[in-house]
Amino acid sequence: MINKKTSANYHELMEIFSGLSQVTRCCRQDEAFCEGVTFHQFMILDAVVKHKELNMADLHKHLSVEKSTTTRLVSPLIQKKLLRRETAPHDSRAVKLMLTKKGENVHRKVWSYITDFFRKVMCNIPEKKADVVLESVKTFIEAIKNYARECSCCKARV
Amino acid sequence: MINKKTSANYHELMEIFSGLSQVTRCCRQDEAFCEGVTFHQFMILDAVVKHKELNMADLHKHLSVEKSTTTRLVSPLIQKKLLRRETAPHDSRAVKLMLTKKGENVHRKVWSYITDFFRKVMCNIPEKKADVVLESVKTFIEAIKNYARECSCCKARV
DNA sequence: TGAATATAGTTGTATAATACAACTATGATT
DNA sequence: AATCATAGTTGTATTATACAACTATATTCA
Repeated sequence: MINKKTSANYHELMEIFSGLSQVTRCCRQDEAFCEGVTFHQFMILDAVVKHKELNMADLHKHLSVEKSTTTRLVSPLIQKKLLRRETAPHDSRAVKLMLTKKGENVHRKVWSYITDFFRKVMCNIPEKKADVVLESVKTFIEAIKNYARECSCCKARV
Repeated sequence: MINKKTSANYHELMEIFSGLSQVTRCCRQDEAFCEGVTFHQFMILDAVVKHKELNMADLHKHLSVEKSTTTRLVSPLIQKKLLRRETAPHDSRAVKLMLTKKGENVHRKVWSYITDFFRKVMCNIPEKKADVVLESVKTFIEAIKNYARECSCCKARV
């Protein structure tokens, strides 16, 4: 049933989605964050750090992109020698991704750059509200992901 | 000062930013939402609806993109005859954008499609929490925009 | 066991979004 | 009037991206 309140919410949601579109452009894929690494590329490095034995299939789930895109997102990181590839132990079709020494260093530096970015963002949120805000944003993201899974509009990529 | 809590927050924030990157891909620019219009294109139609006399400069602020990109995002909408251009009344360099009749119809249809999408997303959030969640997400977006303005990393585009 | 099927990943190809620089045309300032 | 600023477009290049077709390995089942 549509009442005034829901209808206002829809306009609010439109603003929110526009806002998200604006701010995610801010951590744009192609804008190098630090050490020549973009936010999206850092996501890959970080996923490898956090999951040790990561193969491409895990990664394209994590990034919500097509498998071919995963290959192409990984390849510049291989070329820069931040990541290296090995055949996965129990499946010789699969590829295991690992950080090189250089990759570890870069990951560390970019992470400290990013935490600084996070810190500065959080400065703009009253400390008392911070917890609630982060929880809420997570809830919101989950709600969208749930919907995406149901409707399969994103081909189960999320 | 870095304590355990802040550090945990940083990992939480990393998850959040990854999540945002995933879900915004879900309303991908190039995935037609409805009536052959993408979410991003709808944002343009909607901005024109909401602001009546919109020129390109307003629009590239609204979309947080470079002015040349604005031109190119608008042009398919002109071609599809959803928007039309007129010279702005008090400045003949500027262009005033307006919806055509067809544009109004398409806007209406896509809006109803989008509100349906919003409704389904909100189904995944407990009704009691909904207000807090939306407020919080807005706070979060504003925090990022504030930071972006300060640091000018986004060239004042946000 | 061997054929059929499924899965992991890569490459070919095409498209969309995007930025930056250079440009045109108009407006504002001094 | 000359200079500077602003609105918008176009040239050019890059990146992200998907889909389809492919190779190579695994799994299943008859």
